[in-house]
Amino acid sequence: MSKETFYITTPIYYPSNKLHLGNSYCTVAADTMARYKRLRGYDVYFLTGTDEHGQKLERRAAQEGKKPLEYIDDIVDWIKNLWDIMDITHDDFIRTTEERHEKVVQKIFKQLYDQGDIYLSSYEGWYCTDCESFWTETQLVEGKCPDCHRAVEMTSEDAYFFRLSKYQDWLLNYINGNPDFIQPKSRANEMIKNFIEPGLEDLCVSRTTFSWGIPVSFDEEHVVYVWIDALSNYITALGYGSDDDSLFKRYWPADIHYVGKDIIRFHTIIWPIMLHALGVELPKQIIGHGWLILESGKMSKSKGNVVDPELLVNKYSLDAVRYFILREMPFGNDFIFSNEGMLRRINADLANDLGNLVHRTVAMVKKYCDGVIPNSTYKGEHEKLIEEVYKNTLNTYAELMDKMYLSQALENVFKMISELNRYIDLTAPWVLARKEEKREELASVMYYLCEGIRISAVMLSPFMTSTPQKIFTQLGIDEEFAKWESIESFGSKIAGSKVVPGDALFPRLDIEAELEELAPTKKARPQKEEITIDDFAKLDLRTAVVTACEKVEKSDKLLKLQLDVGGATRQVVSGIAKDYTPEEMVGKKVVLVYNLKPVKLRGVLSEGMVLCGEDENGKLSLAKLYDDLGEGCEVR
RNA sequence: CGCGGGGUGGAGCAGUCCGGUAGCUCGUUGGGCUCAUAACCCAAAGGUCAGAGGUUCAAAUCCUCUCCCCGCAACCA
Repeated sequence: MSKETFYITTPIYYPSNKLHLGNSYCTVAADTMARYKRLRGYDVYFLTGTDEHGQKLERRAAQEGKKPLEYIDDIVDWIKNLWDIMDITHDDFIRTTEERHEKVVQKIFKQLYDQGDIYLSSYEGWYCTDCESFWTETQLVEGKCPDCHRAVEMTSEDAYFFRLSKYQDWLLNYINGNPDFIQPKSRANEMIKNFIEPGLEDLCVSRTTFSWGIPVSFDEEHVVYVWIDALSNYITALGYGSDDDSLFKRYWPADIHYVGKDIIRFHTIIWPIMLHALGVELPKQIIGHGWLILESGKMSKSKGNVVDPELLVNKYSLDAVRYFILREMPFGNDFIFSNEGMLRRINADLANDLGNLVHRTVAMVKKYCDGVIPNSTYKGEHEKLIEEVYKNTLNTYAELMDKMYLSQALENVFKMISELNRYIDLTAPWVLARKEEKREELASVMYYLCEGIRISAVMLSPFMTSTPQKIFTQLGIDEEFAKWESIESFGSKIAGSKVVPGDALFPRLDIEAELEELAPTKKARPQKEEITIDDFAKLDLRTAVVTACEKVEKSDKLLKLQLDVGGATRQVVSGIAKDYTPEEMVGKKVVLVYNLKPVKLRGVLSEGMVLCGEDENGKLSLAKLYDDLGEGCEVR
């Protein structure tokens, strides 16, 4: 009897940096879904991995004086370790540098070429020989190179193109005919409106300018460029196009590709077209999630505001961290992370509601029933209510989980936990315990509590990896009662189990104290490469005064400054509009890099650079001399 | 007019597609209880739903305009 299969994937991460909590969210969410489907009896396959090609990695490795793979191996090890820490239950981890992947990508590329979906053409553009770079028509400034302001020529570089345009109507039809294909729905509209309806351009799928990639098998000058390489991982990992494609036959098409909203475009346009061209079935659903961002903006290495998942796990436990991010991330939208929000959530939901409920229940069973979960022989209105709550929760939970509305599913489970707390107050077991004639009622209350807790724990088991087990241990019940079948109806045979009081599941946190500990410590920035006095002497720094200033049109950050440099004048464009208004700039004394090569910024000539300090939040402050020396003085 | 997301009690959000008493969590205040992790339960205060017009018997919800915030893109010399 073959079980129904469920195949879910995360994006393959680009190992140019270590991952942060935002990346972890995506993988944890997919893991939760995989665990849920396993709980429901599906034959699950869960894939994650890394995307290891491209110029950026080639360069980054070179910077560190390493071979690309050497550099990448270290980071990949780190990532795998992180997934271990997060208890990720992936079935496979694919790396695009593995032979099983590369060989098949070459094969796919060749097939698409042979059938005419990929063709050799040239990448046309305006080429600046000095800068060795291509520019599009719109990037040019007055018809000249925006970088060095020299003449450009129309040149072309050979490249292979994927005929997206050919499939555009088909894709539009498909998306319209399969409303659940792209989730959330607003994304589908966005894709159609922004990309498909205006017309798809053929996609450049090879490069000759760098070599860290999969060579095009029939034209070794070229390497396969990003999308055909990366997207294919979802099928190469299953052995598509290899000698053993049993996994592919078993699990494809994927049930869910879980991806960030930034790459939903590639997964809903390029990927379906690729598969269609190859004659392969399409994945059932692409779900785009939002970002986990900070008050100070999007998480990024350069801002130094990344949240380290490992640190949080060590401090507050894995289950707390998993719970928090899964509970807070709304479906398809961004979520603003804050330490305080996290600590409050952990305290309120996990320590106070769930942890304390388990604790007080076990304590009462111990105290009133000799530590043995009693049988229930009494059913009053409160017990009926609990059964009602159970029924609603279970149904809603399953419904929400099937749609991968994880946050809402959790919310629901905690509503039930809250009801159980309320149930204790309504029935007041400590009062019942004083009256012999209330023995039966008391027994039922204990039973209903334990059963309710057990059911909650099972529903939480996809989200949390150790807490449900701890709960079962405290209730003294075994694996049998952790199965989905065991919660399909209320009233399992847990009576007779001996409870085992244990430690608090989630100790209450002192928010003030924790916040202090988490407060960002200023880390010394690494020193740049050492320079000599001769290197420094190349700089020609001079004092200047701003004589006129205006905003550069259509730009958020740029101001155009006219400077008096003592006998000379200069026009400088500076990215300080966020911190300085044109009015207040006039008359300001500044320090100018006088011998910087002129460039055009947003079409405006800039002949130098004004020195500024910048703090970790990006706030700028102009450099000035303590005492006024007048204009045109040397600064060193 | 580059693309997109958003502005709802102190904070974070739901509700907007399919108009009809403004809801949830946290926080605050008061009360209850003692089985429990100063936890749990009950109650209260607190919002002209960014603003202005319009449609309607009725608008947070539909239409028009304006303002503000945040991403991306542009781009920080």
